[in-house]
Amino acid sequence: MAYNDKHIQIIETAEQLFAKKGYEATTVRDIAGQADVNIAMISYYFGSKEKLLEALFNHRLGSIKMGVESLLKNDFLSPGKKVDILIDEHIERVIHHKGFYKIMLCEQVINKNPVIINLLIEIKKRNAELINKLINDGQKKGVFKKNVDVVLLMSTMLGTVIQVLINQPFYRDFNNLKKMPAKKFEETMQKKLSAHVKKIFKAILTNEG
Amino acid sequence: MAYNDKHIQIIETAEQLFAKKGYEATTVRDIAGQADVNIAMISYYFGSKEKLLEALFNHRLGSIKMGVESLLKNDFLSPGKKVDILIDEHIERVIHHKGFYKIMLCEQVINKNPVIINLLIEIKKRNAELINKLINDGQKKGVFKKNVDVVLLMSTMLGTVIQVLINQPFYRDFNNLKKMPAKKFEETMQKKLSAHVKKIFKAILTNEG
Amino acid sequence: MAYNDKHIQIIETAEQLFAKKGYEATTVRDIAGQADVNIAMISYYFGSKEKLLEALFNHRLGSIKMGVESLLKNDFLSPGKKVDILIDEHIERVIHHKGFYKIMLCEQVINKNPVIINLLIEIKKRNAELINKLINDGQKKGVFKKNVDVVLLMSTMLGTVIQVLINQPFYRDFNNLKKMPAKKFEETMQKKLSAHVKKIFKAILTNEG
Amino acid sequence: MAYNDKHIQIIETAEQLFAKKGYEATTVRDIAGQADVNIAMISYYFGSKEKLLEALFNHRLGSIKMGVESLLKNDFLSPGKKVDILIDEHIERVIHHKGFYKIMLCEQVINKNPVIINLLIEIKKRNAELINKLINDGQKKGVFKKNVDVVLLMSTMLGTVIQVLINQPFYRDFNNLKKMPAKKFEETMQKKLSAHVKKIFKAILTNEG
DNA sequence: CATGAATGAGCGTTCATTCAT
DNA sequence: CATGAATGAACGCTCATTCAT
Repeated sequence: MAYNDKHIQIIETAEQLFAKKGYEATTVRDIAGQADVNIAMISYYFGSKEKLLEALFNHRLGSIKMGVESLLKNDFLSPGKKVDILIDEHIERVIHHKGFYKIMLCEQVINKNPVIINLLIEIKKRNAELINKLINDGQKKGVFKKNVDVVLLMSTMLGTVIQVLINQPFYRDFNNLKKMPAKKFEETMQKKLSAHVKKIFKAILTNEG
Repeated sequence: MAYNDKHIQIIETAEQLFAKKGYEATTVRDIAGQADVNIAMISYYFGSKEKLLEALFNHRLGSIKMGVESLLKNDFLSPGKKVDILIDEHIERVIHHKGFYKIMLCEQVINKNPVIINLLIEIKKRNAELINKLINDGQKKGVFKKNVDVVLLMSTMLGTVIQVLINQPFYRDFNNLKKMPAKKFEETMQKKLSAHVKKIFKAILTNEG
Repeated sequence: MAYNDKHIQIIETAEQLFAKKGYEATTVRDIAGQADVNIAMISYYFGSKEKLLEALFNHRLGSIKMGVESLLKNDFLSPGKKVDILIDEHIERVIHHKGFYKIMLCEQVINKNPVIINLLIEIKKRNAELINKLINDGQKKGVFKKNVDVVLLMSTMLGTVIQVLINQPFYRDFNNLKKMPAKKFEETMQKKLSAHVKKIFKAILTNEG
Repeated sequence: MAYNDKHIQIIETAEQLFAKKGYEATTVRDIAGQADVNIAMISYYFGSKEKLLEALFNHRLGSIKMGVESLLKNDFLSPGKKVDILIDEHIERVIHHKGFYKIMLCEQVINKNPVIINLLIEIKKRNAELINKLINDGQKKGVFKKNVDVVLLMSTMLGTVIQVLINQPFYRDFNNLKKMPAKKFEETMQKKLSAHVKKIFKAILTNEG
């Protein structure tokens, strides 16, 4: 299904509101009001509020998954480098699509809509398989250790990144960085997070310190 | 505030339902029905549905935080051992209070109720300070490295554990463990997770492989 | 199920409006407004608008069917007399419950709600059986002819009476009775209708002129 | 107003749906969908949903009334024969236009649209006058009795026939005719009904048994 | 003459909460 | 301290209709 400009406008307004107030607490009137469209448009375009949520998932997951496959096929990068890129791209995506990742987190927890559940399972499976290949490649080349639990490793990456996102205000407060400009803080945060996750992956995957 | 048996009954029924369907999608009729009390009781006992959520947080956070302080004061355990215990206790808690941790995760994301936000910030601060002390202690004893980012480390622990909890069905599917009995699977999972997080902490905190 | 005063109030207001505007064109707001109750009461008391319609049928059909059985058992009346009473009682009922008979007519035509369909089928069957017995009794006593089609006979009674009800304004107009007071007209009408239907039944059932 | 093929197509689709679900419960989307025309066409062609209903009445009533006048003028048929033909033609029409007669019945009951009300009153008046003439003719010729109430007589014919139509499934059930093929049943039904109504008219109009 | 896109109004229903008892 | 009855507000959604093209 292709979405036109107005579809996108509604989807992205919904994304903002779902992320801020949660799916259930967001009313179609909220969305219509903020997107500056008629209330009836949501049902007219998407069929229902729930289908709008599904459309949001289709929209974002569709644009998110691109690019992962190409990394794997690249023959000039070492497995270790590829893992680093994988991590950085993930962090980039989460920061760029904060709102969507928050919604996705909650929807995974609440687990209600079967369409979305299946979408997420599929994505997870695909990601796990790709990372598995990448690790297998590294193992064959002798740079990665044997016996790596891919799902645990993924959980650490996903979990750490989203947790940092959620805890950002707290992080700032705890480390006395309230005065740092928002932009600067975000950049610092991103660098630190990137280094942190890479370090963990190195520890799990290689024999280096 | 002290809760009597009926309070607790309502709170814990609410916990189950909030975890399964989300706070907003759970109705006071659901809760009253399942807890086998009159609908009016929820407003009567707690003031409102939202106050019930706050009561749930008070109830669980109160019982959860106990025991962390005592660990820190213990003079017979090495900092490394203390970290291991900290990790295992956290995993234990999350597994034992799955439902509540799911609710807490979503509430952190949605960020609406100021009472709960403050409660959570306070908990995080306390936890971060305790772990900070623990790490400082290890640093003074020369067993932990300098320059450890406590919040990042905490985020990894919290994030990994909750992510594994959420991904449990997927983990089972991906690793072809569908036939393993639920109990056996949970135990295996817990051991692997524990070892995984400990390994990460060792890598971040010490110079060992 | 027992209905209290407020139930009855709502049911009878609904009856008026359904008869005047039709079921679909009547809104719960109409009913609530005219019955002077809160809108939510309709769902609260009856579950839904449709269940309210079912409640109306239960209410009226329950009160209507009484008395027919007793007529049959009466040993002092001749079959011919019983038929006359049956006719008069039916006319009386239709006039007294004009609104309900109109609703019933339309619901039979539209045929949607299975609960109501079954209710009506049951009533028809019971009525047809009772009249059948009455006719059989007359046949045994030699006062009624053989080979009477009960359903056709019933259809003539029901059809004629309801048609007259519907055509009342036209009847008045056609017979230049516009000036006659409403009450007088109704009485005249009823008498003529009664004589008319009785004459038809006599013609079908007996050998008299 | 003249209707083209598409007009007719829409009108007759609407007729089917109005008969099945009722006017209010039928949506213009239903009609447009089933008639395979654009939704906007209904308003565009007819002005509104209500005007479409009016168009349906114009369409059917126009085609139905033809032929009644000619019968009256016929000099070769006896008044009795004419009445028989009148009855048969009415039964034929109702069976052939089941759907429309159902709609007409409900619209008479609900009484909302003044255009339709007037249309129906006019038809009734014309029919009553024609039948009146026919009866007067028979009275002059001495074959019909004096003091016949035309409206009551008409009500019996119209009421009986429509009631039989409505009760057809019940009739079949009650007389254990479930196994009879639909076509055969309809024919039998029609013959019986015709004989039944003719008998009634004979009883009312003449002195014969 | 025809239509896809769009809309204001209002639909039946559900919600958390209140209140008299 | 406890509760059945009741309610105002708001929910998601559908309706017949309109209008630019």
